[in-house]
Amino acid sequence: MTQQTLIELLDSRVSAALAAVGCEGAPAVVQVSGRPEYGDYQANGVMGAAKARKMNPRQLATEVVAKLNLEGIASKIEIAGPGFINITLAPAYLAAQVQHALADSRLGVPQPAMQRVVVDYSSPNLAKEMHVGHLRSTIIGDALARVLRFVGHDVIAQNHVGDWGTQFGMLTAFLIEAEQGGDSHVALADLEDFYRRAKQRFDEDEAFATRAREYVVKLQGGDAQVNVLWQKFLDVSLHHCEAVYEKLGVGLKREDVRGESAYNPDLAVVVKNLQAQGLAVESEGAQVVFLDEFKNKEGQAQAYIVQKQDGGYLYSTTDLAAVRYRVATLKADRVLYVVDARQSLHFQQMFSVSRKAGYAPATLSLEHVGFGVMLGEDGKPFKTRSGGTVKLAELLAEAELRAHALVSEKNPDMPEVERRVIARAVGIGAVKYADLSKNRNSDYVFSWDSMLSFEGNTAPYLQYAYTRIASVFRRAEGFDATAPVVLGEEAERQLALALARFADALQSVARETMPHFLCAYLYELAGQFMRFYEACPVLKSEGAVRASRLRLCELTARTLKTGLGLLGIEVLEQM
RNA sequence: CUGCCCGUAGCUCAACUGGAUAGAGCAACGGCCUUCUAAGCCGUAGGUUAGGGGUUCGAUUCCCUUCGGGCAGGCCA
Repeated sequence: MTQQTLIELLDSRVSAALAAVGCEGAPAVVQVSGRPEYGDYQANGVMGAAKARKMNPRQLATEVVAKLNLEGIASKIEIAGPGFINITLAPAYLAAQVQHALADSRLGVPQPAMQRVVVDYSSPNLAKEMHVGHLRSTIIGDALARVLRFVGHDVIAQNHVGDWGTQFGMLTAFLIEAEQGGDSHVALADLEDFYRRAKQRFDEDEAFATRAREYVVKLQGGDAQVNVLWQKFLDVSLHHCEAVYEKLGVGLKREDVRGESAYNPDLAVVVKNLQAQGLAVESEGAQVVFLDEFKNKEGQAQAYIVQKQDGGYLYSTTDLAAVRYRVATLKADRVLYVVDARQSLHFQQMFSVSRKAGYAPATLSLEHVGFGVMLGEDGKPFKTRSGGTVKLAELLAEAELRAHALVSEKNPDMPEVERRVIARAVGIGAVKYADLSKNRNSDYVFSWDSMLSFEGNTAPYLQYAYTRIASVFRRAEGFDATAPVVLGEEAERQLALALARFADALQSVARETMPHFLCAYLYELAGQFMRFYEACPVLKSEGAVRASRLRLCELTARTLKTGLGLLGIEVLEQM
């Protein structure tokens, strides 16, 4: 039935009307109205079209409206101000949309042309334990992957873990000592501590440092014994990551891991290829690609180093090899790099080289999905009281602890088992939602109090809205699950309208890679539901009205559950 | 020096290819529970969108400039 989202539908109709009055190609500019008196949607394109053709905008708007076919869709079309077209949707149309969504497992979300999208996210350094610096990439990337997948794209998650580099020589050298001492299992239990002790040995013991350097060479040379140790270390580290993913409700699996080391065989090939194309040249002993579009301090073309003086490769080379893999093997149409905004320049340069070298065809979209840093409530980078990095596992444990205290306060009589389940969903949900609900471009202030205040635009508010509906259905007993939806009250119409906007919210998230659009949508939906809930008794109403309201409740619940699920946040039947 | 990001209510944040009177939450104040979970709803108050120019029917949004904050810029990632 619906192959377009609401905005797409209105846009195409207004565009057709514009074309019918001689304004082919003029953008309709349909968007949600800013205020209730301007209807549900407004088309702003007439003013621009009139200007371009030196016409009177009001006059043109009148002509467009005369040709505008919204039969069965709109109940009111008005011209206002200098040439706005305000559209109010018909209750019967919205009711039909609700019924259509209810009948569809995908809630009526239309499928766009499918793309294969590679989402590169989380990508922790396996030498150390995951810390708060990995949180944003992990949950933003996971949310984007889920949304893109739901919308209908073929998503390939890539966990570009740091599993290569000189530090692994030190770690494997230390591991062999631990194995000889028979306490490797214990030593590896705390990766952070393991790293610290290895580093200490490295700094204090010259013989160990020398051995560590030899191990790097052995590792790179494919030495079997060192390789086994290295693999063992990676396995332990990945298990730790997986425990964090499990706790976070992040869908990354072992098969999504494709670390830096996976590209080793292609690094020399990439450099040779860049040289052959005349892109890479020697400079100060290193192999570099000069990029005119980026200037260095002297105003000269900036050098993008692909091979060091000593012959070693860098992440720049690895990333180029990864582009080749993602194009040639994964057949990607679009690649998203969910990485710290501080690496913005690196990605611009890397994308530029990829294009010039022909690794990235013009049809491939390469996007750096950057994000700001996490700040403490003092506005400074988020650290422990003593100034250390905060382990992700510890942060999540604290979230559950704090949520548990709040749940216990609200529900002292609830069994402990249930309180734990709720604390987990609420605590983890609060941490994730607090992050996802903000524009990822800016730094954000991490505040336990505001994310767990359970008021406003927070995960608990949305989870609570869901439990209210769950409660209604627990008490509903008999009702007609196929009853028609009838929108009598304004609160019902507003709720239906909010429900009908779900597809547009998802499309904008998929297009702009902005998870906070979905959060804003869900908050709006939950707010509309709360208003409906206050204004329109469900169980105490009767007959067709009761049945219709239950259907609205059902779709609201499913939309909240699906939407929160796409953010990686669980819902609860009770809280 | 150059480039990128940011600056919106006391605080945390929105504002969808430039749209109408810049919106929420917290904090403050005032209402609403013998009726489906009050972790809720309704209302009041709070703004020179850092400052100044420009583009136009219209600018938080685009351009220039100043100030302030963050980050990046040849062998870490």
